[in-house]
This record gives sequence, C-alpha cells and structure tokens, in this order.
Amino acid sequence: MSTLKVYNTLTRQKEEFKSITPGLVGMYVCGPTVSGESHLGHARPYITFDIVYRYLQYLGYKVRYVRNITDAGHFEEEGREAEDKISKKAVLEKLEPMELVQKYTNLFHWAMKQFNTIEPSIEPTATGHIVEQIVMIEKIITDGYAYEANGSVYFDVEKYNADFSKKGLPYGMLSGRVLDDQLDTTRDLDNQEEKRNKQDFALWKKAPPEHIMRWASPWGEGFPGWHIECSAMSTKYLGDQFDIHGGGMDLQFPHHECEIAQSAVCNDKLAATYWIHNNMITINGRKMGKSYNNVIKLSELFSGDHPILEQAYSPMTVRFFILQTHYRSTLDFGNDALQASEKGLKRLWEAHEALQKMKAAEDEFDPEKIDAELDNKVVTLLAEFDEFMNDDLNTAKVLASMFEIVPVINSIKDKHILPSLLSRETFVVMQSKMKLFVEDIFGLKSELQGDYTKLEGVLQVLIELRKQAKAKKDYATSDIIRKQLMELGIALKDEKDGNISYSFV
RNA sequence: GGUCCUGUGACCGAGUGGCUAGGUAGAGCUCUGCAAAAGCUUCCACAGCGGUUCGAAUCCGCUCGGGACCUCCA
Repeated sequence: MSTLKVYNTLTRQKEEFKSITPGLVGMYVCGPTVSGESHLGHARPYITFDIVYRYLQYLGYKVRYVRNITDAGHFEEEGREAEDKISKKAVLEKLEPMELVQKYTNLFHWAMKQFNTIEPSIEPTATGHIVEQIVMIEKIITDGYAYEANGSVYFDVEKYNADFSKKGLPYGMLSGRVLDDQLDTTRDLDNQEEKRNKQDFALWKKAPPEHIMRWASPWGEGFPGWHIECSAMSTKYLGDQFDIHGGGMDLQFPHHECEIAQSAVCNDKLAATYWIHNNMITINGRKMGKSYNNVIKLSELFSGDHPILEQAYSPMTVRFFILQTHYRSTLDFGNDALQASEKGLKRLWEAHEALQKMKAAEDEFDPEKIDAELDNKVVTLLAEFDEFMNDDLNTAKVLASMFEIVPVINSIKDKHILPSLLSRETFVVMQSKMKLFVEDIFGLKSELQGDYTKLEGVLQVLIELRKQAKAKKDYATSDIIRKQLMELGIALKDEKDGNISYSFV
C-alpha cells in the first residue's frame, strides 16, 4: 500500500508523511478570529483540515487536533485609528467584548456543525492563555531576541535572523522571503518609531486608555501581539515540535513565519514538521475577504439572503463544492458552480444510499457470470480512493473515481445489469468503501433533519393510492398525487418493477 | 517596486511529456400512460508566439491576461 504524501510549504514539495512519534499525530490549525461572522472563505481551511483529521484517523493515527479561537483582539496596525478590532466593534455595537466574542464563537460552532466537521480535540482561546504568552515573551526577552519599548515588547527580527540562520532556522524560511529584500517595502505603521527595525513585530502591546481588553503584565497593562498566541498554545498542547501546522495561505507570512521564530527562540526547534496551507476561495477571481468587501457570510449562504446569491446553498453542497477542488488551488465561487455541485452531490448521495440499501445475498452472485472487465474496473476505481488521497489529499480525483462508480450502482439498482457481473467480494468492498469515504472521510451526510417516520408512513399511503389509480389507468388521479407532492418538494419516481420511490428535492 | 502563483471546453474544475479526468449545462436515443430518475451515445479544451522532444495542456523562453503575499486577513 502506498503511503501518504503531503505538500510541505516549507520545502515546496510533496513529502512522505512520517509522524514524530509513531502512531501519534499532533496537528495545529489556526482558528477563527471571533470578532465577526465567518464567511465562505473561512469554511475552506476548516473543511480541508477536517478531511486531514479524518484521513489520518483512517490511516490509524491517534490525532490530537488543536484549533484555537482568537478572542483576544489583535491589534490593528494598519490605519489611523490604532484600536483593537474587538474592542472597536464592541463599542459600535454597545456590547461587552466578551459578549461579542461569545456570540461569534457560538456562530462559528454552529456553522462548523452545519458542515459536519469533527470538533478539534482541544480548542484553546487566546484570552485563556495570557499567562503562557507572557511567560513565552519573557523568555524571548531574556534570550535577547525581544526588547521593551514604552510598555510594548517587540521581537528583534534582525538579531534573530543573524543567530538562527546558523541553526538552519532563518527568518523567511517558510515564505521564501529574504530579510534584506524587505527593508524598503514595509509601509509606515503605527508606533513604528518604537521599533528598532521595521520588520520587528509586536509580542505585547501597551493598551491605550480606550482599550477595553487588557491584562496586567511585567510591561504594564496591555494585550498580546498577533502571533504569540499560536506559539504559546501549540507548544502547550502539542509540545516543542509537532507534526502538522495548518492554515490558509494568507497566513504564511507574516503569521506562520513569526510563529517559527518565536518557537525557535523558546524551544530551540522548528515548531512543526509539515506546514500545510490551503488556497483561497475567490469571487470573480478575487480573494474573498473583508478588505475587498466581497464576503458572503455562511449564514447568508445557507439562507440565500445575499444580493449575489440566486438561491440558498446547503452546507453539504458547500462542503462538496470545496472537495471538488484540490485544496492548494484557488476555488472560484459562482452560482453556476454551486448549482452544479448541488446536483452532483445529489447524484452521488442517492447512488450511495441506494448502494447501502442493497443486500449482497449469496445466491445473487455466481462466479461463472462475472464480467471480468467490469469487476476489474470497479476494483481499480476503489483502490484509487486511497491512492489519490495519499497523493496530497486529492479529494477531487477521488470524487471523479466515485462518479465513475455511480453508473455501475445505478445500473444495478435499475436492473440494467445484474449484480452478479461483479464478484461478491467486489460488491461488498464497494459498499463498505463507498460508505467509508463518502461518510467517514469526506464527511458528507444526509441533510434531512428530524424524525421522518410519520411522514414516511403518510407517503406510503399516498404511494399505494397512486399505484391503485395507475392500475385502473386513472391517470388524472395518479398525476394529481404526483404533482401536488412535487409542489411540496417530494418527487415520486415510477420504478421499472412497478414500485414507486420518492426523494426530497 | 519585491517575492510567488496562475491562465483548461458554456460554468466549476483534475491533470505525473505519449493513454476518456469528473461534475453541471447542451444534443440524441432507450425505458415510460405521461413525467422524473436512470442508462447509453454525443458536441464543446488546453491564452498567444517561439523553442526543446520521435511526441507537450504538461518542460524552457517571450508576450498578453488574472491573482496572492509584502498590512489584520482562512
């Protein structure tokens, strides 16, 4: 069996995945900043790494998956009003900062549940780890790689780079940036005069009087810088060195680069072995993001309540949409594309459900009747599930293979072909493997909510009435039943054997 | 300006130098009381120009276009 290969941003190539401790994997993924509602772009990393999490478990690893909640309010360096993002919005909305944080955390959790993502093993908050962050900053100062200025603390990038380049941990190793190239590219930023060099970044920020979120520290009242929380929490829960660090590509620099530097000073190690980054979701070819003013919030997506949305799109449609593209490619949002996904998902899901309902009774199979070509084809397609996932988690290719199996399933269901064209073993493997990949690894699920037993009973009554009408060639009655149910979103289908099935549209 | 990515058919997209990606949409056929679904068949591609090669969507160069990061950002 082939082994998992993942693209490591650090080395710019696909590498065989080997965990530091056999059988165990530590994975840290940068979580949301809960100062606002999550949008479609945010869905991508969490769904991507949900797949990574599920797949690693399928491979037999015990995974500790840590995903933080950034609720401490990162300092906004850009712009005139140097105010904390969270405190700023809190004033606008007349809410307590923590009330706001709670609201958006709840919304985030709600959205993640809609997407059927598995909760991380640990979901630490930045505000819950102020002490750890302060300890880390103190260590960096003691070692001489940070300095205090006017109640704030900055990381000395130049000094770090000079010393740690020798250890193979230069600043810029992840993003491929060379420090010297950047000297004249940084714009004027707030409190620039406090820094020794423009590229230095804040570890601790002095809180201005209007800033509500503040904590006591050795340097006065303030709040942590933007990058230190991830270093502090990943170290605390995953150790000095862990296996996978994930996040969006836009976090590569400066966020992850700074994490590497901070952890290198404190732990004398490269924080993570594999750095995995998902690409962006775009809209009209442009990255979806606050700064571009082109976001579609998840709640809007699910309700269809947004000017550019032609309809609502269900969480599973969105999940499927994301899985149809390789995680390192950009994915362009559009109504056409989402509608295509919606239909594709329906086709896949219905075939999958039909397959699971089939019984592999012994007497349906006969070694004499096997169509070797078809059997081989199915066996190959099923083997490709693992092969493609092992090749840097190529969910798009796995889906393509699944869609090649769909006609086989439907043909058996509609009795175009006999199940006995496949060997019993192939049939059974097909059933279990489709279930495993569709549900357990890709995390797709039925979107029907609640208890449908009573409705199903009612439907059976109507179906029976329609059958009787059809038998009497009373097509007026049979058509009315079908038409009115259709208006309710229930499609009746006359099967070949005279039975009538239904599906929810 | 610096660093990097990218340009595939109506739309979204996969593609390791030679083999049908796949989904959706379109066309035809089969099944069917009609329909839906399904099955079968089918149309529409690799931005442009040059080069390497027996052979390039895939490698190299140039041109044009799009984008990301360099600043909070998934």
